[in-house]
Amino acid sequence: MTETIIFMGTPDFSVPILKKLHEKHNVALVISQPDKPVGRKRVLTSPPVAEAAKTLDIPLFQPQDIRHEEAVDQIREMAPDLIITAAYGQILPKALLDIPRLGAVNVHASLLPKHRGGAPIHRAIMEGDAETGVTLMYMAEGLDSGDIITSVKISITPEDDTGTLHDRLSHLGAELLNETLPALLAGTNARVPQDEAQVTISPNISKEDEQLDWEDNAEHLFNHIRGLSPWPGAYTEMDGKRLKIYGARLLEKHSKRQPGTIDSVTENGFTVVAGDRRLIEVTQVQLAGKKRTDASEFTAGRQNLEGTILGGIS
RNA sequence: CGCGGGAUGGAGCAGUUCGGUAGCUCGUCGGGCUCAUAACCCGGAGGUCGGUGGUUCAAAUCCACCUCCCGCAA
Repeated sequence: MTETIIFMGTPDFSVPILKKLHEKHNVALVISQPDKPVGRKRVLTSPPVAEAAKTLDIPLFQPQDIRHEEAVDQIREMAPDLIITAAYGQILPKALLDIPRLGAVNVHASLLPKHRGGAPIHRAIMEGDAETGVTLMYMAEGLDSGDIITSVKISITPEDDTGTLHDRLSHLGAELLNETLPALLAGTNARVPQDEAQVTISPNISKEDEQLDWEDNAEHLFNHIRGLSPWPGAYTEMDGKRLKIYGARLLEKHSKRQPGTIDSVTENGFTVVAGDRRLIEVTQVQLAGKKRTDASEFTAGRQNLEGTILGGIS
């Protein structure tokens, strides 16, 4: 293979895809988001893909703004045959999309045209979807709107959370790209426009999205919690402090108490009343300033939890 | 110097305001009850109270500095 390929990606999701691609093909350049100060100490940290590029000894480019003329020129000089992106994090300008002879292809973690946008995995779970997948597509000017090359479907189980789905989809995406690449390079692949009538948008998760509304029904709350686990975490409020909930289960029990009330302490944690009066058992939590723990341990150190009302932060 | 919470037997917490016997829930070990049990009852082991220095007759507690962990913000 002598084709020159440029890979663009940023978070963990993209790393397996890059590695798989690197095994069989000539990845001439990796483009990732710039290093950013992270955490309380504001340590300048490279994104996972940038780290991977260093390990694999692939040239790395981290432009502040990919739309900038200088960045585009730099890429043009390399005369890439193909650009592959996976969760890069910046919108590519048309001038850039037009450079590679074989086009610019994106690996997206949903069954397009469903869940266009930055948080397809989170929102697939939060919305209670029964299935999701990865889609390989050509990039167009609009957000995740290009023609579809191929896709793979998987089902979402009640045990899945964003963490497990993320890993599965990431590796699935790596495989799908690997299998499809020969056809792409030969120009024999399929190319089907998206059905605009089926489009849904899944924007990045906002602070507001993370907060639990106990008036919501139990199933929604359950999906909400696992859709935001292990990152960034759904939260509520207890005694004026933020309480993140990372793990929960749906129970077949009900209570007459007001939504948001802790109904009882159980072996695995505690139960909370949802808007439809159905109970949710919370199994993993983290209180502000504390470490993430199993809810059973959380309850061990506290008395009189029963009857406590969890609230929203308005 | 962005804001804030925290470090106490194996786990999770109280005690710190106002210095004076190391406390609670769970786990663990032993015994009992029971057809039986992760249930219940009785008993035991296990802690240099994050570190260093200071004040004091006396410090988990007051003062100073340090290390580590976490929430928010970015």
